[in-house]
Amino acid sequence: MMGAVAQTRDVYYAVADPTRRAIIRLLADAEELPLNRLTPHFAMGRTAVSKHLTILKEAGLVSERKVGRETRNRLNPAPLKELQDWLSYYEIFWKQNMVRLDQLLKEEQE
Amino acid sequence: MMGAVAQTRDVYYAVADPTRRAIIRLLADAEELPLNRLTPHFAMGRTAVSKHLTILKEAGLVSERKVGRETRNRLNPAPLKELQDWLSYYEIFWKQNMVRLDQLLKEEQE
DNA sequence: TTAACACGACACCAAATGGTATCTATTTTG
DNA sequence: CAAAATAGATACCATTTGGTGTCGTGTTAA
Repeated sequence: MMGAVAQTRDVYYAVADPTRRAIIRLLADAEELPLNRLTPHFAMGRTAVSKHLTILKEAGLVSERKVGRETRNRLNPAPLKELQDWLSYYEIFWKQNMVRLDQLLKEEQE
Repeated sequence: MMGAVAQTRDVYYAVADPTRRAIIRLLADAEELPLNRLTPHFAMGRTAVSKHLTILKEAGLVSERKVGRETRNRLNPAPLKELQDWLSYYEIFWKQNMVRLDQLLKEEQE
């Protein structure tokens, strides 16, 4: 059984913290990591990292699997799609904006 | 001149709050809005909305322009690109993940 | 079987967050 | 000019956040 949690937490909130983004990145690159292999990457104690992991689990971004005495954590990137969808609404906007910026730069050179 | 601010604030943080996301949406759809036209959309006082606007400005997501006694606010979606870039790293993952999830479901049925 | 390890669960704390009400400055309107 | 509108600034408050240390429980290794 995989330790999936009910998605209690907002994905936007989960991703807002730089430590949590770093955890996401580490898990993306390492496939599966227990807490005690994550902790050394940060300037904080085991408990703090564990709390961040819990928040990521509540957002559905991390699932856990117990192997012996360790709990291996794995990234589940699916909830990030919500972010992607939200962004897609504004994607068109900033492309427009890039054109506008381009024009401004050209005008300045004249 | 446009009231752009130094981008003191994290874009991830700015976007984490639902009220601020709603403001972004309203500005995207209305081009330009003063505080007293934004406020009625929310179940909170003018001061609270004003504070959220300040945070959005600090993140570079909103620029202001004074017209008479009102300050008109405009969306600047450019900083959202940082979010988009961050996400792009995981975009591939969740497409892969759909396949992996499929495999997991098959393994469980055995 | 006992010692060390991994980690969740608490209790605790300072600082940040998200809201309020109030005061002040500026600009418009009657 | 006086009064109303718009909004920034500030003081204040409850709650949340992000960290700490400690304890208890299950798991592996000597």
